[in-house]
Amino acid sequence: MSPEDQLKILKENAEDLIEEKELLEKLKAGRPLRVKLGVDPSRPDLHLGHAVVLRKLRQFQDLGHIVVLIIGDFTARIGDPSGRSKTRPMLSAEETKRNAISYQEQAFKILDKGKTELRFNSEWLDPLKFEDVIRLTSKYTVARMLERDDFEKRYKAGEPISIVELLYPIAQAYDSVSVRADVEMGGTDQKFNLLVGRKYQEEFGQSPQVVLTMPIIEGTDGTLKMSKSYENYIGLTDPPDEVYGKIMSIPDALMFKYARLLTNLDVEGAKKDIESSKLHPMEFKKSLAFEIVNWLYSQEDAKKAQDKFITTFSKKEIPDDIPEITAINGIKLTQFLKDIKAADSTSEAKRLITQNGVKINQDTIEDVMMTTNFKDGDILKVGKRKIYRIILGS
RNA sequence: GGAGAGAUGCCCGAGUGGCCAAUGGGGACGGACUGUAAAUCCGUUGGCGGAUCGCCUUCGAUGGUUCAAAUCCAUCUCUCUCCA
Repeated sequence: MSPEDQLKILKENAEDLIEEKELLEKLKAGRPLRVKLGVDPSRPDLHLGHAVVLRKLRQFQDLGHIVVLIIGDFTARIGDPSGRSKTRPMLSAEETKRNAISYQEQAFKILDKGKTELRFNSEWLDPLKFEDVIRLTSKYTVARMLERDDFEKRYKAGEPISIVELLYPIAQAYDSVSVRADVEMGGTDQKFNLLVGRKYQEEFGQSPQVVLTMPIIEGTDGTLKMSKSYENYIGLTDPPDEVYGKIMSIPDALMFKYARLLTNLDVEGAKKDIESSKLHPMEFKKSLAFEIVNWLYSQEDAKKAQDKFITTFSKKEIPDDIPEITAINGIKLTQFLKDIKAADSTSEAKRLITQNGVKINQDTIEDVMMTTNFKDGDILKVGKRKIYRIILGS
């Protein structure tokens, strides 16, 4: 494909492309580009937010380029000492390794394994001597570091910034130097770090990497960015039903963004049809949910998830495919709900009952003190989403 | 090195001796309604107990004062600001 056509595909949906001209130049050289993505193995659970970037990387691969996936094992080992931040716990070598493997497995749901070069940054960061580190830091100033958005904000707000944090962008930049990255990708929140990489590559006599960032998507709550720590994420390994349901629970306003960044659906067409009432917003969201499950799993799984969703929530019926659970009669229902993890505590079970959230075969339970008295095959419903079929045990 | 501010429930943030299991917001959960686990509205949100009552644990940590402490005192840990 011609460099111009490639460029067109690659810049689609991108937030920043610095510099477009440079990317075109690199494409024109005709060799496979080395496209870098650095990942933090302390958080091995990938979600749709990561998928946005991974999809773009996949496009690079499909155009014949190489993805260099860097596992930040060195960085993870150091951790983040800035007290409150739980985002970067210190990890042992084994944990890091385990996480790295899990990370790869998830990433290869999207990436082409054959065109991925996997590296660990301890490879080049471990051998550095303190002298080398100081040399590296001497090429950057505090003022320039503080240009980074979140540093600036935290500094002004009087929140702590650990010196280690100032070093991370430099470490990441040195990664770029070490793997001779042509392009580095990330979310827009990574823009600053990626730019530091350019500066360092120049210092080391390399041509600066092209920085390509993708939009950050908001999580299921609709406002905060998708992140594990906000519990608003849709994980790549979430089961199909869950993925489908979570997509259905995103605010309508967000569904076009998801569709644009995560599927090949015709977003503009759908928008028009919804405005002219030819297409129901819910129908579009359903096809979005379907597409995403289809992509992460299979068409069959997507179909199943969709059917289950419709019976459970649209028709409010009991789907066929529900988990079975063994029950014993004669114990307190609250205790039972806790045992089967339908509630975290007895108090919560009690609350659910009080709030009319527990049903057995369509009958709402009102007695908090009730003792279990199931019949084989009874349907137990707890809240909106938890449905079980009772199997009587002895 | 000096001066000052602060640490509260999942998160943010009130509370400066009893009425505090602790206002409010966010999140989460439940219900109603619906077009969906959208939106909106209402409610719940430490744990345990045969329970509209009682018990236990919680306000950075450890001791202390008091009939009574998140609130007062001491020591400690951590964070921030200003000055040097």
